[in-house]
Amino acid sequence: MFVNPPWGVNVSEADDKAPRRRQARGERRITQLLQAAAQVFCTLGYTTSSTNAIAREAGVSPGTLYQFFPNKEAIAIELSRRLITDMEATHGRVFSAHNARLPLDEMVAAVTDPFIEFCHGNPAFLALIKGPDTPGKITEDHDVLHDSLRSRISELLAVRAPSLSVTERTLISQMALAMVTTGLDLIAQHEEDQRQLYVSELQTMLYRYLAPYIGTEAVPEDASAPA
Amino acid sequence: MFVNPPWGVNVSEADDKAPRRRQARGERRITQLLQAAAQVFCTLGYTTSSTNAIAREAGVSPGTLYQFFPNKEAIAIELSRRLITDMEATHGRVFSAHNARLPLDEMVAAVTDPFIEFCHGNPAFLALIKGPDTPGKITEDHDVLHDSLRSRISELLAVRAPSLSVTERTLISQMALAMVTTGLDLIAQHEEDQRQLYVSELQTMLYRYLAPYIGTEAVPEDASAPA
Amino acid sequence: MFVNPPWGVNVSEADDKAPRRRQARGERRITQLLQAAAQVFCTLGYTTSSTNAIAREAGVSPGTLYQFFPNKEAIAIELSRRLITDMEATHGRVFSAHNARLPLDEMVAAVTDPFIEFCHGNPAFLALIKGPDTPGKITEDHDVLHDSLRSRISELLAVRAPSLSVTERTLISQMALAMVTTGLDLIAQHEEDQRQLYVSELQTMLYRYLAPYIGTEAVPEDASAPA
Amino acid sequence: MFVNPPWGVNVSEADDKAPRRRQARGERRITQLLQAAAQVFCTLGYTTSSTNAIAREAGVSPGTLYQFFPNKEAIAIELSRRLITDMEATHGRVFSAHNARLPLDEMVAAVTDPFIEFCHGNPAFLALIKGPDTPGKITEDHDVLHDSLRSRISELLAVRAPSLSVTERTLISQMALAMVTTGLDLIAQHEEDQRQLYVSELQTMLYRYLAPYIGTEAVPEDASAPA
DNA sequence: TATGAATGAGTGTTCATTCAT
DNA sequence: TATGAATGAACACTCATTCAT
Repeated sequence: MFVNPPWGVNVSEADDKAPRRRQARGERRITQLLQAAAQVFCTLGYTTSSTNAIAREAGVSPGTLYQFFPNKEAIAIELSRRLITDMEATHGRVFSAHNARLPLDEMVAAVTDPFIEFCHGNPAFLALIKGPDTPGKITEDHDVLHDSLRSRISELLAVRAPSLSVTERTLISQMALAMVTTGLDLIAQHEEDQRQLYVSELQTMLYRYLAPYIGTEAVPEDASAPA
Repeated sequence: MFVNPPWGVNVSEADDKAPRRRQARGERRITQLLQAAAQVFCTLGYTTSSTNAIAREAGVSPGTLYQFFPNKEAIAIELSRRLITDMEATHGRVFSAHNARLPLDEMVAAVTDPFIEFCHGNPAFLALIKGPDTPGKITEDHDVLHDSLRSRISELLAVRAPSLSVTERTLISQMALAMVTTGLDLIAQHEEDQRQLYVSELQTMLYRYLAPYIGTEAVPEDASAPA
Repeated sequence: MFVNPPWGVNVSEADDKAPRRRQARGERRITQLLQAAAQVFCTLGYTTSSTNAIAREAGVSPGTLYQFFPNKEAIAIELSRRLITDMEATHGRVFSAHNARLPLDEMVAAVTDPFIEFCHGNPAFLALIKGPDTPGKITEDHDVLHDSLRSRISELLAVRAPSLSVTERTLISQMALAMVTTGLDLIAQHEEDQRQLYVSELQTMLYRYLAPYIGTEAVPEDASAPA
Repeated sequence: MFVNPPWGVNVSEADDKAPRRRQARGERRITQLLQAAAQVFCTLGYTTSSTNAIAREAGVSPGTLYQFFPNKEAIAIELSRRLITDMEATHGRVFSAHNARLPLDEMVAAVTDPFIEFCHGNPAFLALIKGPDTPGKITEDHDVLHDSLRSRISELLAVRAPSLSVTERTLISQMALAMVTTGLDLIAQHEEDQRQLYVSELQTMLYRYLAPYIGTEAVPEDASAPA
């Protein structure tokens, strides 16, 4: 899962316990740091968060942080990866072929509901999707999260509407993801009582936008095998 | 021209010139500083921009900047105000009742086209609409811009579909503005050749979202006074 | 009264009105600036006060301030001078020979009471006697005020106890003035209800300190003309 | 030695040395910074002293200073604490019950002599007792020093004159401390040859002020246990 | 592995003072 | 006279990062 884990990847089962314990400790530290980072990111925003603040939040010295991550961005990247993993683990395969074949309104709900719920429980997710406010400088961490989600949406479209070209799917999925991201922000900005209103509106928006592209009806499994 | 000059009461016409020229210099400095700020904001993003960087860009000492603006936010606010004014001046009353009555596709184009064009020419506009990435801390400058645009959209809706309640209009205009904002971001992120694709897609999205709310047909002036 | 009044000193009666009016205007400006300075000094303390703040308080531009005073210290000096003048004008010749001949307790009261009262009405006075907290750098303004008061006290002692040498009088008056200054500070720091307590204590202190030096009895005018 | 190290639980004795050495370095830096602060405070006065100047004097970057002290006041507070400790360590229990029972002239000397001597060796002490010249804004650091000394004087009075009420002791000790403070200032302002003159005069003043309150005779240990 | 001290350029902001108008 | 724009060094304080231990 790690890009360049500094303490070796191919540790065989035969190795003695010490390294494994060391590795386990490292793993714990990383988790601890990422949790702290999530907390700080969603409180302060990405740009405003400082590595020192993250270390402090984690109850760890700055030096320790830099033993696991080369810089702030690396933290964001790894956090993004884990958040995606968590989301899928928590909510099953949200972007499943099964969901792709539901009637459009159900499909939209099936995808957005767990997504929104997850964001509610992991506010750092939103901070990361939005990324830094620095234009142009689209950072890698933002890309990881963004591309991962966009390609999943694109696959969903592919399942449901195989006739769409890759180019079309890219465009549509990009727009759809942008809508969702923006919608999440709007939802998060409002109080609990207003929130459901924005959730519905976001789903309405998605429905209307997608309907002409991918139809509103459920799609049978053997849709490609006509009579 | 002075607001309330506490000193000097009997200012003759002759004495008037010097102050006016002095004030003119200040006015020029303000413009210059705002241009520099626009440049810096759209290069670095709002959060990352520093007052010193703005002063440097303007070729002026930090102290000079603070003679005209009490802090960074004040710069953003004034810049926002001027950008809105400029946009309307440049493109006529974009959010006009006339536009509100056009067929929906034309209305969407009539509003978004100049808007997009303006953003292209004033990239700082986008940086300001997006605001800082600090969550919660919605700053006044962002609000000025955001509210100003949102209420204009709301009025557009009111003209076209008087039956909508204020609450509905608020919700719809909020969503629509969010979509436009996001769309602009997407457009800006792509190269010239891809850009038109995203422009069209943004307009499609708006059209589909709004159609069920405000109809696709042109609305005659005397719509409310039927036979 | 001014050290170097920039607009000429020897304006004869024969001169036409314009200069005199100009002079009067300058006088008004100076008064206005000094009032502002007093306000700012006693709110912020001498060190913390800024010339810009004084100009702002006076409703005048910084440039104007510098037309009348070359720097912050000059303001303090002139303010000191005027405050001494005001005090004496308000309370008659406090340090009078008559007072010097009263019984000691009455003399102490006769001198300190108006002094305390004056400080109460002109809190800047205290700020100026205390001077900046910069050690060593005893500034001229502080000296003006300090020396003026100290020499008056010394004269008082001379009248009452002609046998004291100049050296003795200098030492004693220095100590006495220091006590008074400190006492005033203490008085000012306490609320109205506690204040009288400290006033009495200050007077007690002075009485006990001075009694062995200058006696407690009233001194007749012809004290030097023995039987 | 660590207060609550959240990281690392099983720190063996062997692991202990490194941190202790590290901490020792920090301790040394703190001392160094406080020495620099003392130097700067007594040269420039509290208000005028800047954290950057202190860091510079200590030959250290500003960042380093802020790793040990959150702001200027914290430096002053810690310096005050250490100066009090030093004084007592150097001169034994100056404010001891033993001293309180000496004949008044000896008591005054026993207390003021080491005090004056200490101030001579640590001129920052004076700068800190005087505090900033900003009125009202009595800062904590000043209070620490002031209260510490005043309560010690008050205890001295309590031992010598148990019949005095707390209120009386508060008033008297406040006045006495003020006198001493002012006296120290006066002493410091004069050259070596004049200095003894002012020392004597300060002691005289204290003697005369206190005599009626606490008597001039020595007070036997068993004063409260009559025959 | 983990520490925490160290850095130094950077932040937003203020100030006494000057000067063209 | 009076203005207010202009300065630039200074301020208190922060930050991502490095490094000896």
